[in-house]
Amino acid sequence: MTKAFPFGAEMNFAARPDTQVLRPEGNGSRCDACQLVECRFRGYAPQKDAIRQRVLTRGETLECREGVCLRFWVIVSGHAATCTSFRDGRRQILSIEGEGDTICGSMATRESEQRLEALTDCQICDIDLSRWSSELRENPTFLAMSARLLHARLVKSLAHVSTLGRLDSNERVTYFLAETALRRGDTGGLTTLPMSREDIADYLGLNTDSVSRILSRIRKSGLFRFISATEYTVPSMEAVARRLPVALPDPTEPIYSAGGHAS
Amino acid sequence: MTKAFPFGAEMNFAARPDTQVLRPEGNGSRCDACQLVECRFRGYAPQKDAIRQRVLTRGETLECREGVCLRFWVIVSGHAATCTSFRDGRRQILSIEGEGDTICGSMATRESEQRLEALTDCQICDIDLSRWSSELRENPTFLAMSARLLHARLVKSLAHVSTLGRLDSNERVTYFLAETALRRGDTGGLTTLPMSREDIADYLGLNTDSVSRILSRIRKSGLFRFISATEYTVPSMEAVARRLPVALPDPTEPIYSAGGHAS
DNA sequence: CGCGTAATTGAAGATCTTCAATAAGGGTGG
DNA sequence: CCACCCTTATTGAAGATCTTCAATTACGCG
Repeated sequence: MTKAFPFGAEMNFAARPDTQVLRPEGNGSRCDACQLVECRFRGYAPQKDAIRQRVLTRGETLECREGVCLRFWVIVSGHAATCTSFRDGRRQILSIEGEGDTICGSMATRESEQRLEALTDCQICDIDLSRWSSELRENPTFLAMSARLLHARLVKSLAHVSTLGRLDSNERVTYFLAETALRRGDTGGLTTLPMSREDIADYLGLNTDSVSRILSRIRKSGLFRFISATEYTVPSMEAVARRLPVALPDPTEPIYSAGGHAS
Repeated sequence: MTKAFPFGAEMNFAARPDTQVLRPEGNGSRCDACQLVECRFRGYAPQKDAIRQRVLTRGETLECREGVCLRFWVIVSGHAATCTSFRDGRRQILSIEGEGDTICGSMATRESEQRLEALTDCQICDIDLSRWSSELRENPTFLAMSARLLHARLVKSLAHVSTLGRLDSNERVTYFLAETALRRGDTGGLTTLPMSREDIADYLGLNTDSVSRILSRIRKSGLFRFISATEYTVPSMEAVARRLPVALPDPTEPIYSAGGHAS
């Protein structure tokens, strides 16, 4: 299982020493800019003005422009989504980003622009390293980190393809609720959805009414227990797993990932 | 548009100097192992036995094992697909790979294994660099190439998510035919599908009968002109574009990509 | 020519969406 | 604290889309 990994870290699915994690009680030193512990980008920006704090309120967006590859956004708090829109207004959420997740500015898809959209109010650390491109492209540690980011993001995206291609609507919502609970449910067992029904629909390739209808059905089945429209608990994750044809994600993965380790 | 790119190449959407391309008439030297010109991996394998030629016949597979990150497969000829299967047998094709495309061994999704499956008979160059991991993880050129591969693959995967999430079956098939024609249609205008109806269905998240039915409808509409079940021409790419809510891919991109440039 | 696989097609059924109406919250001002 | 308004969520019914099942038909290969 633990084999040599080209990007500077050993493959290890339990320990994630190089992962950026928000640790309010942690004893490591904090990033001056964003207060995240073990920030990936600390040290790569010699000048302070390369890092800016931004606050997005729900619905606000940041455009991902093509060609800007040394621009990174780190979610400090709140939740956001990367998404595209078609000419006729259809929207697809490509990934959901939470605390500690890193988005690279240039991931535009096809000719349609891609953007980062705040699902809740959120605080974002905006890091522009383009001034140091000549140094960074020779820096194995930075390159390895970039590759790890891309790799984690790719793994997520491929899982999303499977979900959209081969799970029916009921399975998609069930998987989504389980995934969210595993990745960001607190230890008390309560999970809070950081997004509206419309957002869930746009993430899962469904429409708002269908999501609502399926959630009602799931609620009645008892598979998930809802305290409110956005808060729920999972009585038995085993029961959930039995209803799905795919394995549930590893709970040691970071929140909604894409910020995680190598594989 | 052309800005600094961290992974060792400038952003440039027209020229792709570092892309591995099969050039039968090319005057560059060929890779000893696979006969591809400008092979990405030439020079990284000091010992010859690290590179093996493999021949897969249609339907044969190579398993992508987790934890093996320095194992690469390059398609020398033919077409293959990366895919996953669920417990109950449902299959999803994640990407289609053609001449020159590079697959990294460790891209397994969730707990379900991912594999490379030959869509047609194909010849594959199997490169195992794990013995040189300590050198390679310090090598900026190699790391930058890895990042470019991952990035190109990620862009493809995100486009696939949009397709599966927000295009209806008719649009998916239309987009697929246009994409295939743009990426691998010869100059004479004839395009040959390298895969069965079932493969198309598993790529587009549909079923075989639906694909067949939609193709018949498209055939009658005249949007594509079929010579046989697998060969067709595109009378007007503009007419195709008008039927789709998304832009068609750039024809300068490499075949089914994932082998391409940075963004 | 004959056989086996792949592709096509129609009809029935399941699933998902659309449309419209209603209910539930959340925030604001009085 | 309550009334009001606006947004979001829910739900039923009808319609569109996609799948399933079964029956042909076409094609490739000895």
